[in-house]
Parts: sequence; structure tokens; C-alpha cells
Amino acid sequence: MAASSNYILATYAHDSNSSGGGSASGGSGGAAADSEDSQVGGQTAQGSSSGKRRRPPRQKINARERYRTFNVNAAYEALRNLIPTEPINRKLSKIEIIRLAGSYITHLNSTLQTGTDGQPCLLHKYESEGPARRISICTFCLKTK
DNA sequence: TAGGCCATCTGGTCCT
DNA sequence: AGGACCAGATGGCCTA
Repeated sequence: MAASSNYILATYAHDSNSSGGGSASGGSGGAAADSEDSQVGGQTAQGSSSGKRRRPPRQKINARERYRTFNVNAAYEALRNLIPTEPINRKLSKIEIIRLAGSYITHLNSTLQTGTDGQPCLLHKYESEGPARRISICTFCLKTK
């Protein structure tokens, strides 16, 4: 990740102050990289009789979007670092990060409410709802210490 | 090989 | 007008 972050910052800086040229397409990735596609007119263009309608150049916009995505990923990483897992460096997908963060917050809240760290979620649910109709298992309650 | 996950591009919309 | 944000499309990588 570190390498790619440098890459993103570099390409963002580059694309921001240069207008032309370099294809910024990194290794992976999808659609037509910042190419001449940013000037479309031509053949399939809608209508215009005199042809050659130029779209605004996309390089700068694409670079901004990459930089924005980079920041989003940095936030995911920061959030991920707050979630205890076993093993500690286990790879989590983005959706897992969000879901686990939610249940971890719930777990911490239950710990605060009950004043115990021994299966607080179960206890909290019991205290607030009476005898539970459904037993829900909290991942973080099950963790061995 | 199918499915999940991800990065990137792109066009649209909203905001400053 | 330009930037931020978002969602859809696309294609690559990885794993079961």
C-alpha cells in the first residue's frame, strides 16, 4: 500500500499541473486509461453536424478521483486499525471493516453499560430486554483474553 | 472457472 | 466554473 500511495500522490501532483500527456493508468484497472478518449467527437458523436465536439480533458479529473479514493482507503485503513482481530493483521475487506466496526462499537457500548468485559453484550441485552428470545453472539465477546 | 473484491474511468449532480 | 461526491461500468487479480 505504501508504494501505491506514493504513486497516487505523485500522479495527482503530476496531473494537476501538467495538461498533457502521460497515461496515468497504474497496474490494475479498468476502463480506458486517460487516453485520447478525453477528446471525443468524432464518429459516434451525437449529432453535431460540424463534428469535433471536445469533451473537457479527463486527466485532471481522473487524478482527483484517484486521490479521493486514496483518501477513502486511508480512512478505511485507520478504521481497520481500531478493530481487534485474530490474527491481528488479518486482511479485511471494506465491507467487513464497516460491519465489524459497527459491532465493535456495540460491544464497547455494552461494556460501558454493564461494567464488565465478560460477555457484556449478552448481559446488556438481557438487562435491557429481559430474557432474550434470541441469543445473539457477539464476535468480540467470544474473544479469548 | 466462478465469484468476490478492488482500482480506475466516467458522467451526473450538488455545492462553493 | 471548478471541485467534491457518488454510482455505474469495466476489467484485473485472487481464492475456493
